[in-house]
Amino acid sequence: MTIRTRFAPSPTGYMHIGNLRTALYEYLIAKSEPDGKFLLRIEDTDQKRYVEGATEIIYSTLKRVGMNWDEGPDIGGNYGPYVQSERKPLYAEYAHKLVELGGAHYCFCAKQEADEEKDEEQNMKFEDPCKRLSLDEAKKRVAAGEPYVIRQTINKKGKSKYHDEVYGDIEIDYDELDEGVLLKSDGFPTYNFANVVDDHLMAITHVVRGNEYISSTPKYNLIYEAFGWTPPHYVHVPPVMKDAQHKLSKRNGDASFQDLVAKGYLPEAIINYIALLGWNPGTEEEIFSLEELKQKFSIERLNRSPAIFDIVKLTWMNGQYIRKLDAESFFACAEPYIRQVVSRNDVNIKMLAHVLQPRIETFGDIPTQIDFIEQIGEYSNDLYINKKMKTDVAVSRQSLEYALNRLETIAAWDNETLFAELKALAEEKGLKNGQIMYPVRIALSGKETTPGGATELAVILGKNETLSRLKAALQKLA
RNA sequence: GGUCCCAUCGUCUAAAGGUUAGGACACCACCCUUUCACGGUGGUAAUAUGGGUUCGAAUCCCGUUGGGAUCACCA
Repeated sequence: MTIRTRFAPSPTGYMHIGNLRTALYEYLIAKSEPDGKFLLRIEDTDQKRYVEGATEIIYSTLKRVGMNWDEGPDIGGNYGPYVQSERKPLYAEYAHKLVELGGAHYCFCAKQEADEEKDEEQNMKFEDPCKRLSLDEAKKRVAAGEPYVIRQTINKKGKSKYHDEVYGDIEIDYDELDEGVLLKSDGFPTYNFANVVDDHLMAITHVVRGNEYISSTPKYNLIYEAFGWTPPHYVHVPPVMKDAQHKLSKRNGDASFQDLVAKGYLPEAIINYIALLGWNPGTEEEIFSLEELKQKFSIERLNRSPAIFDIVKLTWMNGQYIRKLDAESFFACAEPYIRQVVSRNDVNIKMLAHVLQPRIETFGDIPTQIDFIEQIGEYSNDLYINKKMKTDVAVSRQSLEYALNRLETIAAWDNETLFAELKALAEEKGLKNGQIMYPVRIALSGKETTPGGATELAVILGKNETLSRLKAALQKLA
């Protein structure tokens, strides 16, 4: 039997990290097998929560990280349609059938408010009076046009039992299960029902979802049982947390996939990082491409405890990915960020990108690192005093003069030449390298720390700008 | 509250009865070095707790504590 998994988000907004990780695991489980199929199904049965454009975000996110689906709303497949609102008649049909099979009943009760108030003290279970109605009588009322819902009927006693691929054997008393609504009065199914019907009809073999469904899974099994269907393998996964107490959630303003991308994180790094939040390969490697994850992933190595999302480690990992980029790719990614603060075109931005690559962990780090390029800011002459470099104001003034004279004579404006020349200059004058390099770097940047050294900055700024900044510095020191 | 689930460095995790409890991030130190980074080397740091079982427990069992989930015409 070939594996078929599904990612079934509801289009309620942005793609958050926990969701994306679930999709990843679903994708990897399917793709760990050559013929495995990963499908996309949109669960839009709650019209109140529908958000315009949310589906597009789902598509673009999945595409961006390379998790291509084999069947889905946009590309079709043999088990469509893949949008639940388009399957509406199907659910009603199956719901009525389930009533006939004794797995559900018509219910005419007024909507139960989601208030906390009810039965808090007595903790009594809701006992549906409509359950006692005879089927004939109920059908008459339905035929008469009375509003109704179809509610699950649970008469079993004792303990329900099922196996979860991650949590092992789960036992829950049937008395704990409540008879939830399966088909709403608007004719739409609830998740509890649509989910079962669709997973069966779409021949899903592995259901992967958050562990908050662990305790309601027996209810779904009852439905499978009533229809005579075989339940899928269950893979419940622990949540991704913001801290020890709270799940990561868009509501709290926690970073979504697109937020991270906007901040300059690479999709590959995000995927790599979240794969490791609840799973490990059993080796000490931790940098994996999606392709490698497909090879190494196994359900057995999934964790049972929640994992806290650590942006610091993701940031480190993103730095690893940035460093591995070839020069052209890095430049393509970095350029927009460089252009946020550098508009002049006499700046060698290729060289700028070159010095930036080992120095940033996210592309968002770029603007603050290069704020002196466009225009040098105000700075104090105290910057020229550096004990380790053995420079002070007097030494610096002298060195800058030497450097200016030497640089004016140089035509080949590349780092190797410039570095060799200034190094030779230091030797000639009986100075340490740093006594030349340090003041030059300060004169060019006005900053204590810069991406790149003196000669690299000179290359980035170009000969004209370099000479003019040196002259300005000399004047400032006079 | 009932029920279910979870518990190893601050964080992500390894160790499926016998390890000096390993790795990674972060942090600290040193090395490299035209500053800062990158890179390299080393260091600090954990089995929540009490009982069992066993020659031997992070690992198995029970209790405690702590945390989470769930009890909607949301998914």
